[in-house]
Amino acid sequence: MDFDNSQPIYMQIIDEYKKNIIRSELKKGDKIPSQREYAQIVRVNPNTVQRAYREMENMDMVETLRGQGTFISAGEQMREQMAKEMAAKVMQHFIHEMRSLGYEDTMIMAMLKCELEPMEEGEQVDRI
Amino acid sequence: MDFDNSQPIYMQIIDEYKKNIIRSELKKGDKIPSQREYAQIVRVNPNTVQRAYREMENMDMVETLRGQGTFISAGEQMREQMAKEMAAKVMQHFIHEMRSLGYEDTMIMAMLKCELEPMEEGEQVDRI
Amino acid sequence: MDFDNSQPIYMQIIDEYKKNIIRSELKKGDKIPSQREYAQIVRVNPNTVQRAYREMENMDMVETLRGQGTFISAGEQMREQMAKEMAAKVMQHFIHEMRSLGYEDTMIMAMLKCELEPMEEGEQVDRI
Amino acid sequence: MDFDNSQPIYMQIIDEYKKNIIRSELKKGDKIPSQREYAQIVRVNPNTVQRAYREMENMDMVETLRGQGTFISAGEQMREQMAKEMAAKVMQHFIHEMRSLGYEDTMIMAMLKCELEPMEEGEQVDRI
DNA sequence: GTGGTCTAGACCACC
DNA sequence: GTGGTCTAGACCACC
Repeated sequence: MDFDNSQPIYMQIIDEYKKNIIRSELKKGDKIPSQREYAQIVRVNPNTVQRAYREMENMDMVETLRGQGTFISAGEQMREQMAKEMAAKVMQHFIHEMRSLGYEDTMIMAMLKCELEPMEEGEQVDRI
Repeated sequence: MDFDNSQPIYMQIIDEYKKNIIRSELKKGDKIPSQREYAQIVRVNPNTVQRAYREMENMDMVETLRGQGTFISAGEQMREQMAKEMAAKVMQHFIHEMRSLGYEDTMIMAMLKCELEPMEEGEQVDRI
Repeated sequence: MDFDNSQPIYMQIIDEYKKNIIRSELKKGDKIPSQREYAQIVRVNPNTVQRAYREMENMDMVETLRGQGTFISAGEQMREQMAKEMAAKVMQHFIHEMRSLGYEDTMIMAMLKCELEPMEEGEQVDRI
Repeated sequence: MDFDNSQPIYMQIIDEYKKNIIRSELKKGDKIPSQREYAQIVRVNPNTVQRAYREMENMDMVETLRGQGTFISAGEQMREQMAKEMAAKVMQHFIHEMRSLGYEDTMIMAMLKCELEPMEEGEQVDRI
């Protein structure tokens, strides 16, 4: 994993786990790497990982058992909620960037539509 | 400026200039910092800046006049083209992220619409 | 302030603030010492104070404004809730200690009554 | 053992022995560690242990036989008296804490009663 | 000045 | 081995 400077590393770690849960690559009960392991893998200080894990515990994403490890505790309901939150975040960022490029909302909609539905029956687009 | 690890720094420098031109913060004829100045400001290796400036010159974004400095050479037409390119890039990135969160295209459209047009037909908000 | 080994220092800091709020010595809007000041006063590492302050912020006991300081945000409702929680904690600790001294519940009640209502009209206690 | 700063360490050592006697974990005639041993175990200055042992001897809690060691000398009667003293101490501390949380005596009684007798007259819980 | 993040490294408790 | 706490000290962003 690489981290950027857009937000704190511990938040990026959390977001990474959120994505994994959303994609169902991690499910309730799965064990995640120990703080030390994870710290070595992503080349980050163990304290930073600990903060990420602690905050995940606070929001009931994971459960930690002392001496045993840390486990995903988020179920299907939480998975859906996280998906909505992440989507909202991604979408707002997208809108912000498009607007800062000078596009108005109607134009943004049109461009996305064009990108997602390149050809519908009877339509002819991009013909000069 | 902060750089991330998603693409080479010289490309990020170019994108930064593109955004400035797109937002009309930089216009044809404006002088931009010398390579040395720029390298000092953003704390980057001068060679990296040189590569960015060279590529910008190759695509006629800027023009270097010996002994005078580097100037924006992109006009209105190029500005629009760059805007389209950047928008396409942003949009593809957005689509990719939404899909990786498990959303299908129709859902993405719906959510964006919902975000951009909070109210439909007959709505009267914030009048007065 | 002195800390004991019964629980982590950061929790003892939080409890101290809780007590101050419960006793209305600190009210909504009051500024509390900066993390560095508090760390110097109680002779503790600033990071430990920061953790306490951060957790207080997470439970909406305080509000922190970057560059300005940290302020009590707990209102009357929260004050009452905290009082109940602290009381429950104190009481359970008391019961545990009394039981470990070999006293049964009825005896504990009787002793407390004796201590709190040393003499009611017409009563004669401790007269052999 | 951990010591706190609420009172001198030698008193805390004495209280620890008192609790052990009260709980009948130590009985008349039992040998207790030598001062040196005890000092090593709890990592305390031998002088501090000496003071504790001396005071315990003064109040006839223990008896030291030269060349043989130190032995509990408190019998059943003393055990009961110590229990009363410790209980009084614990209770006063409890009352003080509850009052400092703003609770009046009648309220303290009521809350304790509620905690100790969760159900009253006619209740039938957990039968079967 | 304020709070926020991060590293490095120690020591502890539980398993 | 696991997670939890704490110190020391650096550097950053906002005011």
